[in-house]
Amino acid sequence: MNDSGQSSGSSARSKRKDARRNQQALLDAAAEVFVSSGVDAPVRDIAAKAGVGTGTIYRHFPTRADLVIAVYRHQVDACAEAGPALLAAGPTPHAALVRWVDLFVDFLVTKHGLATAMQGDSTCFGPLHTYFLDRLLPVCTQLLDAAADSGEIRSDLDAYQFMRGIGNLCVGADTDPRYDARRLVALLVAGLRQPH
Amino acid sequence: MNDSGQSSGSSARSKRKDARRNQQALLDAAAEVFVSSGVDAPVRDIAAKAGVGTGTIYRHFPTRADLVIAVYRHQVDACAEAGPALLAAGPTPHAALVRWVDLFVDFLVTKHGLATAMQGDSTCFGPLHTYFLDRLLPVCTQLLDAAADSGEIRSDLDAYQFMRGIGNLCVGADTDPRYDARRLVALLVAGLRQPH
DNA sequence: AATGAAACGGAACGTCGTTCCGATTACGAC
DNA sequence: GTCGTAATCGGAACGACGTTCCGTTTCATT
Repeated sequence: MNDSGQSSGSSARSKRKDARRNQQALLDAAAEVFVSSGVDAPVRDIAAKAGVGTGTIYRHFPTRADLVIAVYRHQVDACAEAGPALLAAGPTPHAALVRWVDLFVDFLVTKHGLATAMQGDSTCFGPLHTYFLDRLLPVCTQLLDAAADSGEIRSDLDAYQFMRGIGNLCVGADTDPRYDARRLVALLVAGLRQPH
Repeated sequence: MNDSGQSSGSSARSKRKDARRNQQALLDAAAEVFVSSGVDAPVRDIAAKAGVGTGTIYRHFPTRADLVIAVYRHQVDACAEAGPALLAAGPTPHAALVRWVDLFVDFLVTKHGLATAMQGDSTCFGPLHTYFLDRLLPVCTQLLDAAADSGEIRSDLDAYQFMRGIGNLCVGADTDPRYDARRLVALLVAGLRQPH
């Protein structure tokens, strides 16, 4: 098993100086553009902001989704690592679950259009979907199992469906002031509580 | 109240015979293509199936979304009309709400990609979103209010957020066998129950 | 300096929704 | 029947998108 998915050597010391410089410029530019124009911003805009040609993007990041992944990798990892920590710290598994979900929802809602991008498993964002799942599913499973074992929630919903549900509920939360994704996710979690 | 939004005179007796014929051919072709290739099917495919040029589509339906609306108008209307009926027939308002939600979810999940199309309020599907809301929001409000008045559910979630939540949960339900939108919607509704 | 490989940039491709416009057709007036 | 005209038609053309291609430039090595 290699360092799974390091898209085109994100950080592996490449031979040439310009290559490394451009890769970093691309990541910085993408981060900026994603904030100002959303994750759906045209590839050309990102290339322009980084001062490179479009071809350069695709040499470093095989597809649009890989660039998105590279930009948000740190935050996804942080979210993944927060799971066990919360479980160890929280008063109950359910409390930890709630807090972790808050973290995840905050992350999705904060990035314009990320939730939207993640579910449309069209040709374009498949890798994104996959990366999120690979990284977060085990954590979510652990939290869900713990809360189920302690009898706080029902145990008949797997983490995959739970996470997809949350992701879906976050769609459009950034563009519509009348829609409060956090609230609906809270409702979904409430529906998960053991009737007892 | 007029027949709000009759996109380009869907059924108003147009002057010319060929125009009427093409409009019907377009509706039939679109219905077929939507079933086989999803709501996202290229406009050109629909035009080809109907045996007309792409220009003809846009004379009858100003935008892609208007065609989608025209195809599903009957079913949306049926869903809207089922609301009061269920409320009158059901044992409790909550039961009526649950059944109506089932109806709505079935409708969304059955049409490939409809849910996905409805929330991406990009330039393209805005009208679709709007039509659904115009037609179904009053009905949903009525059901929600009735169930809240009878003390069965909490009253602090408006119909708009509720419907968006349901719509979002249905996204991708058709393409992913591991994802059961009906279940998650049921969980959401369960979370709505009054703690008492 | 010379050289070969790696990286560059932006033109070009295929797809999409949509617009445009010259050709065609139906229908009322004669 | 025929003719004029306005409505309708079909598909080429446009602009935006993600992605690919390839001639040119730049780097690291000698």
